[in-house]
Amino acid sequence: MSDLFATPPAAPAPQDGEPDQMSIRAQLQRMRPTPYLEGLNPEQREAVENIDGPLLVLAGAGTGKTRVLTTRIGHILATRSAMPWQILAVTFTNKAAREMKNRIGTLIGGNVEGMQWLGTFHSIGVKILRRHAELVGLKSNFTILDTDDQLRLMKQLIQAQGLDEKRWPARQLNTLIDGWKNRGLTPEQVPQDEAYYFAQGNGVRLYSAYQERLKILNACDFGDLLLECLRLFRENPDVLAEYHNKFRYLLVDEYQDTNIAQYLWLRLLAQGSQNICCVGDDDQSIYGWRGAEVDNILRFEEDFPGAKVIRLERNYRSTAHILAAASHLITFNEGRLGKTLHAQIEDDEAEKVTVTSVWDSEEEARTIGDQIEDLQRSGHNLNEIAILVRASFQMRTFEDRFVTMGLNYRVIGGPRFYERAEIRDALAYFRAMVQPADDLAFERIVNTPRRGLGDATLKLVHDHARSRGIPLMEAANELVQTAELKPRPRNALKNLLEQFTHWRTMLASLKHTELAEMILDESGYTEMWQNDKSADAPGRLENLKELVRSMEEFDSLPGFLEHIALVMDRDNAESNEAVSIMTLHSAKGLEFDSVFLPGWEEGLFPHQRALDESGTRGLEEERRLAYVGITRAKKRAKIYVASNRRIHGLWQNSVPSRFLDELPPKHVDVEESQSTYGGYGNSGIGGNIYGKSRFDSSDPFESTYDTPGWKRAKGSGTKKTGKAKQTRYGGGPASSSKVIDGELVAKSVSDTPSQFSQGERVFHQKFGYGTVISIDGNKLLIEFSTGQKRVLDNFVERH
DNA sequence: ACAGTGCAATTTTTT
DNA sequence: ATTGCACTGT
Repeated sequence: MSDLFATPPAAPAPQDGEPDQMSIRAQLQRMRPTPYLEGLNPEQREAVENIDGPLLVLAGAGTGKTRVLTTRIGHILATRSAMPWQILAVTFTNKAAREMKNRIGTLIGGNVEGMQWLGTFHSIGVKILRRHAELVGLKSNFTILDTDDQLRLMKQLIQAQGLDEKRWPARQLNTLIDGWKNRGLTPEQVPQDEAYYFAQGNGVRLYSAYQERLKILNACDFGDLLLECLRLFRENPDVLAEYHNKFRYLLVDEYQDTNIAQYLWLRLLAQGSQNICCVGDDDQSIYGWRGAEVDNILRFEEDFPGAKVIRLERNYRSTAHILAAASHLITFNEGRLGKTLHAQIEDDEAEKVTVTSVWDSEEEARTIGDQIEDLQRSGHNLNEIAILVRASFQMRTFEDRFVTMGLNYRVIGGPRFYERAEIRDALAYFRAMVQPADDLAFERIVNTPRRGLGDATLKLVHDHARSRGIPLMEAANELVQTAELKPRPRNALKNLLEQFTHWRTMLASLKHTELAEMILDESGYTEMWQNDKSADAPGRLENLKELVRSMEEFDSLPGFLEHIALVMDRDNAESNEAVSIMTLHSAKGLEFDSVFLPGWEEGLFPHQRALDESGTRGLEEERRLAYVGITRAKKRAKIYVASNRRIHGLWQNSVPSRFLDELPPKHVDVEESQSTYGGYGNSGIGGNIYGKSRFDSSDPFESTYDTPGWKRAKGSGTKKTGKAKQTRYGGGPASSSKVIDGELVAKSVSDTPSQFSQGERVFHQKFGYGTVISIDGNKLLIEFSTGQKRVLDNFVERH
């Protein structure tokens, strides 16, 4: 390994095609010996300088993870251990990639264009795949499908198999196949027993059928971008060797989020230099539900023999109270490598973490709104304030309240620009024009706007295409020459095809943005929305304009299409001051002075579904989510519990989250809600029928552990009792009297897929009593008096 | 071909 | 309560 230093890759004489080599060398020359290492703490410095061999950097929240990563790259460059294009640096999101690029730019003073292999897993996957497409049965101009396209394709396949789409939804098949792909499994590799998961043993059959269709369409889905790379490397050792040779250093961000396919991909590539550095935090792994394997990070030392592990535990972000709360909470997780954050910020005035009990979600929004106004009055910037929710339906209450208050807010996340229907329609037009063989694009827009080309006509085109083995557009072209179609649809179709031909002739002569506008206008698509009277039509037209505007940055239509296939996000640099509202998931990686954490109730947080579907594993992931939430706060973390919440239109009274009991009382203040109105006299919903609530006792943290349901839920209650403050939980009778112990908690922690058994008597809100006939995961087939129904198990209860 | 009706589900999200 | 969907009837 050390001979890398003995014989540095000898910056050769400048060659054509190696971008900006001279300028980078010149920049490096100008650098002082190691100014970039100053200001790093010893662990960070070790992580930066230790560039040979496998290294895992366990970087807790706020410990300077990105700084280490970028400085390390800077160091590799400065020591001439590798040239920019010999470094492979992967991230998960485009945002992270962009940020890293910027920071490296600042570090080395400018040009980072030489770093061609800094990007997301997927973008690097595409890059590799396009070079060797023919080796895996694709052409190098293959299209990349998104979820929408995938679903439509799968729906077709399910129909083709004569299966009932209601019973076997495409969505579910997609999840299944996606799961297999995440685990790096091709259809042949899917384990026997799993092959039967979908529609009585059709799972794998559909998977291979799907893959065959993709090949015919010359298309890949996101999973394939990695999976096909794996196949490429395995079947072509020479190709793999080429990349071994190329990549001297590998760096991976957010390693705890990698799935198995990504792990295999990395491992194959790392076999070359062995210089792989993964940075991550097992305590922040919150994407298990979409295939991330915490195990990857937990097993690092076995996977990469001789690996070093460096822990970054000095936190530069939060106050000691906040860190203590988060650290204590996370110790309740068992599957973790273990790390303790130490506060570097000293602040004797620091506020403790607060827990506030409120009556319902509206009081919650009111209280938080008022507190934000207070902060604002005392000079805090709204951009430094965030509300982090578990589920997006919680956002609405806050939006409603903030609109009434006139408080500026912004919702982060939500539907992405490029996923909106109007944008996808427009893109489908462009795709169908650029790639006449793109059947999915053609299908999408053939009758949008309405042209009178319905199912009947489409079926004829399909059949013709199928029998001739040609793309839909071509088949349509042939069909309109014949008399097989009725005059009306025939003309409509002929018109459309002629328009496409017309547009294609303009491709060379017209500027791509003008052509785009022309297509949208001439096709009648713009008109369709102009005539639409619904409230969001103007917004959609605005989006279409925005789309054309964003095309300006690219020099051709195909170039633009390639870009957006991978980069589904858009920079919205909103400059005005506003409170951010987002989910806990989308808050990862961000930080705010003040963080509000509403909805800490059993069933919502931890979410019932996480518990039901993944048991203890699910609970631990929820706990990590709580950890992520708290550690976003620099100065203030404020938690809220509502006694009542409306779920699916029904009012339910709720049990405070078990996570509250896992916070260290020493660092927490329990507060009364500021706005106490709203509680009194409202006993109709869940009056104090159970007598004294456990929150009437003196110490909430202690008392909750005495609840039988609590003990059952947790398995063991091993927390010490003697405690400090005599703080009251819910203060007024309004909030304290509504809590009913038990059931929800007790039943939440089950490791079994379904807690029901065959032949059992159950009750359903709507269908009444019934008997369980069969069980498929969490889906039950039940015989009711009105007939058999398929129901999710959380919709019925034992009887 | 399309509009209106009834039924079922409803965590988290990137590429 | 709301919403998105599949099916039915014109």
